[in-house]
Amino acid sequence: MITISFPDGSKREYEDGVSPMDIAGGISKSLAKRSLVARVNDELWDMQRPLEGDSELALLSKDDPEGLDLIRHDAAHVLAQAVQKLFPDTQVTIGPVIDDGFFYDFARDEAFSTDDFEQIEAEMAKIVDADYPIEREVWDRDEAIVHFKEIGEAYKAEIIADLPAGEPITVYRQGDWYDLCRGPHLPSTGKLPKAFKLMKLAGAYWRGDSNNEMLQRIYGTAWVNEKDLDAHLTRLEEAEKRDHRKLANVMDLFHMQEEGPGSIFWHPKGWTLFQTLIGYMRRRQDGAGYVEINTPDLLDYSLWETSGHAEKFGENMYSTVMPDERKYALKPMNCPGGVQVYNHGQRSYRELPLRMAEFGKVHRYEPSGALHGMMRVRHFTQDDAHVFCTPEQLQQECLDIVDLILDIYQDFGFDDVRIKFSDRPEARIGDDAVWDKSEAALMHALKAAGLPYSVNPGEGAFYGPKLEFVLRDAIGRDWQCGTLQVDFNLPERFDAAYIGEDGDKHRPVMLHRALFGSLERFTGILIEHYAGAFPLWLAPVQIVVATITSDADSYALEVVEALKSAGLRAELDLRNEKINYKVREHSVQKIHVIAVVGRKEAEDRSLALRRFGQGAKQEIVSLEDALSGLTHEATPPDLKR
RNA sequence: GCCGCAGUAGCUCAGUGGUAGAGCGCAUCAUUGGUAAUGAUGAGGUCGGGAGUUCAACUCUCCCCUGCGGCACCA
Repeated sequence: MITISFPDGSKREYEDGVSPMDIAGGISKSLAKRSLVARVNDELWDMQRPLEGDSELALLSKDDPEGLDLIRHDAAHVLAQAVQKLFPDTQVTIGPVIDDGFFYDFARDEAFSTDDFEQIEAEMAKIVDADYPIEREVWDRDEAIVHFKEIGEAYKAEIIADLPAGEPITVYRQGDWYDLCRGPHLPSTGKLPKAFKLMKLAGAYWRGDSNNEMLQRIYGTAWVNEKDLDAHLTRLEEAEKRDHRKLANVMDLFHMQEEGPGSIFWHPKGWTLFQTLIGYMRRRQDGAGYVEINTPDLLDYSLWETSGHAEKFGENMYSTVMPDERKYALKPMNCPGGVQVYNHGQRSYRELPLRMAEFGKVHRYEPSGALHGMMRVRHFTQDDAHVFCTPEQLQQECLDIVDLILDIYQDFGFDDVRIKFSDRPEARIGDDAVWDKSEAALMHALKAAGLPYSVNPGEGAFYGPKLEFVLRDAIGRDWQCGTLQVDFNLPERFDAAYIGEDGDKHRPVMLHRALFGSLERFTGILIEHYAGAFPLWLAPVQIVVATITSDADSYALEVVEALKSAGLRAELDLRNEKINYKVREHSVQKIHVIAVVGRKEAEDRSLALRRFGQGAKQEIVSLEDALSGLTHEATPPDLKR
C-alpha cells in the first residue's frame, strides 16, 4: 500500500502500482476525463504511469499552465506523426514547446511548402479523432540506439547517445507511431483540442549550430479552445499593423532602398523624431554629469589593430585603402575614439569619474540575414558613453547608470524591461579579483533595479561582464537596447592612466554604456510601442491647422505662426478640400492634434481641437488657451519635473 | 552566412508564353464643402538586374541583388 497526499491536505491509501488515472477515476468520472497530467512530488507525471511509493499528487487540467504546455507538446508530436505519415521520407528530430505554441524540426531532402500545411493539419485532425492512447515505454539505451538507427532515424539515435548516463530512455507510442521523448504526455491523442494551426516554415540548424546541416522547422500554435486560438490570431494581426516598417511608410518617417542595404534614408518627420530623442538624451546626460564629445568616423586601421577590433571584429568592419596607401576603417564602435580623448593629456584622480558621452554613428557589416527594418541595420547611431573611473568608484557608477536607464525608459512608458546579466567567459583577460569586483558591482546594480533578470553564465565579453536591457517589439521579438559593460581591456591596450592620490600612475576602469542603445532601433521600438501615435512631445508633427473654407485662411496662417513661435511643430492645411478629407488624411498620418478653423473660429479667435484616437469629439478653446495648454502638453517629460 | 518565400506605376496589389491593369497618390479643371475619402480629365511602368530556352519571356530555367519569415550571428 502507498499513501497519497492531495493538495487539500487529505491523505488516502492505495494499492501499489496505482496510476493517477486510477485515482482520478476513483474520485469521479469527470475528474478522470478532465485531468490531462499529474504533478507527483513536483514532477509532471503521465496519468497512466504507475506511482512509485508514497507521493503528493495534484491532478492538472487544461486550465493549468502545465496543461497548456502539455497540449502544445502533444501538438508537436501529432504534427510529427502526421508529417511522417504523409511524407515517409522524413526524419524527426526535436519538437519543443515555445511561447504561444510549438515547433518540430524535420530532416527531409525535399523542401516542405506552406501549401502542405492544409494537408498536414487535416492529417493531424484525423490523429486526434482516432484518439490513440499515448503509452509510455522505458527502453534499454543501447537497444534504442540500434533500433532508431535501423529505422533510419539517425538524429534520434544521436540524441539518445548523448543523453546523460543515468537518464531513462523513454519512448511514447501513439497508434503505430512512436517517438523518443522525456514526456509527459496526454492520456490519448483525442485529448488534444483541435485549436491548433501551422504558422510558418523556416530553416533551423541541427542542434542550433551553423556548422551542422539545416533542418526544416514547422512552427505551430496551439490553444485549449478555438476561442483562444482566434484571439491569438487576432492579436498577431493587430501587432502586425504596428510594425514599424509599415507605419514608417504611412507616416513618411524614413525609407530604405536596394543600394543601401541595412541603411536608413531619414525623411524630415523621422529625422525630427530622431533629433527630439537626441535632445532629450542630451539633457538627461547633462543632468547626470556627463560631458559630450565627438570623434572621427574614419580612422587609420592601426588604431583598430591596437584596440583588438581588427582581430575580433574585422570581418564586420568597412575598410578601404586610399591613394595615400593608408588603410582606413569606419568605426564599428566608439570606444577607441573615446579613449583617445581620455588619453590626450594627463589625467588626475580628481577628474574621475570622467563621463564622456558621444552620439556616434557606427558602421557594421552585419550578416545579410540579420538585417531587419530599423531594428538591425548596418549604420546606426549610439547614445554611447564611456565612463573612466577608479575601481572604488565602479559600483556607484553602475548603480547610477542603471537608475538612469530605468528612469529614461519610464519616460517612454516601458515597464516590462528584461535584463540579462552575462558573467566571465572561459577565454578572458584581467585577473579574477577584478572580475569579482566588476561582477559584484553589476549584480548589485541589477538587484537594486528590482526587475526580472536572467543570468547567462560565461556569456560576458572577453574584456568584462555586461548587463543588457531588452525591450520587446510588437510581434513579440526581443531587442537589446541599453547596455552596460565593464571593460578592463581597452584601458590596458591603449595604456590609459591617471595619477592617483599617491602620485603614482594607475589604470582606470572603463564602463561602456548606451541607454537607447541604437537610436534607430529605439525609434523602431517606439513606433511600435505607441503604434505610431506618439505622445505630443515626440510627435514629428504636433498639430495641423486645417481650414474649412478659404474665409479662414488668414486666421489659420496667424494661428500656425503663433503655434510655431510657441515652439510647437505645426503645419498648415489650406488646400481646397473638404474638411472630411483633411481630417481623414491627417488621421491616417496619426497627427496628434487637428485644429479645425472655419468662419466661426476666425470670428471669435478660437480653435476646434480634435485629438487622434478620440473620434469626432472636439474641444473649442481660445487661441491663447490652446497655446498655453499645448505648449505645456508638448513639454518633454524631463522638463516638466 | 544558411533554409524557404517574394520583387509588376510613388504606395497597396491583380495579371497572362504573343511586349501590362486596378485603387489610392500625383497633375489639371470644376467644386468653398463643419470633423475619416467631391467629381471629371490626364500623366506615370525597359514588370529588381544579367544570361539562357523559344519565332516570341513580365510569364519558363540559371546566376546575382534586395526584401520577408526563421536559424546562426549581434564583439
